[in-house]
Amino acid sequence: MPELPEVETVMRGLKPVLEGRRITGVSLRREGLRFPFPMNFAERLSGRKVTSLWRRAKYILAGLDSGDILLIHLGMTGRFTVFSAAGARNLGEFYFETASGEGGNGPHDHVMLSLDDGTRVVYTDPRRFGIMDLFAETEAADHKMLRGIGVEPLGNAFNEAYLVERFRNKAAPLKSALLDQHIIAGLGNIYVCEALFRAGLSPRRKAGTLIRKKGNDPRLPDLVRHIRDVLGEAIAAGGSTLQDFAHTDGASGEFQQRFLVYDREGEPCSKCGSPIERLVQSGRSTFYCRKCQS
DNA sequence: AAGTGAACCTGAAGGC
DNA sequence: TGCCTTCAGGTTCACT
Repeated sequence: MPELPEVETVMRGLKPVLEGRRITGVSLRREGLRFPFPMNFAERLSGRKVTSLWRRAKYILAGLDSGDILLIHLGMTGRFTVFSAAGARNLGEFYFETASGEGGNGPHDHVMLSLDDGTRVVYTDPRRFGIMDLFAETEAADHKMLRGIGVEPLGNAFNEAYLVERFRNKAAPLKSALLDQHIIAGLGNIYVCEALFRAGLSPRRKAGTLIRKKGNDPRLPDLVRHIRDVLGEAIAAGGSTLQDFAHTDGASGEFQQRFLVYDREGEPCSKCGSPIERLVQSGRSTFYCRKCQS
């Protein structure tokens, strides 16, 4: 589920819950998720204060007063639920109000954190593709999952010049190149499809064909802009959902209703009316308009 | 070296 | 109702 906008939304929701709070208890319901939990995971978290929370790519990172960093990836189905005196609320794949009390008792509730204000934060992940790791701050730059990761698409380092550098001579299709976290960090299947549609670029086009000696493809700056726009709009939609916690579900709150191509196979293209098509690239579904994207 | 496909899991949805 | 197949927002690993 979670691409950059969803992870950002979850991180923003957790931030006021966790920052400045001390972890008073840790309960692990299994040995690990996609990977085993690190050595002495619960012990190293217990008693620590969370000093800051931020996002990098699709990772949520929590700085602790021990000098360690807690790294979290939501995989496909990871989500957090916060149980406080005010009631439960979910942050992540689904946003809904829950009536039940304590939480942490579901079959897929794998990690529970108790905080010094009585709040309980529960991590739920049916498919267990999520990741949690803990390592010293000084090792962050060399961490296997953070090293070599690409630019943040909403940051200044992501621009036309950067794509020129990374796409030159690249034989992979645009779809695959944009999904590559070592090039751009945080894009996923939905937003790549949406950005390519907005930019009028075929997902099958080889990335390197946008780069030419005499003038690059004029759609290259469009692609940069559309990637930024679609992510920004999705964050804005997720954020608005986060505020009232009353919505049902969604890729990022209500943004899914604004997909122009994703999961719309057979429906008429919003620009030209011809049917949206689906194809498989590197094992992932791609949705696009054959007529509008080239 | 770069690019593709299988593998990791569970659950939801659709066909029969 | 139930069984079976297919597919899912991600990443890593093993091959060509």
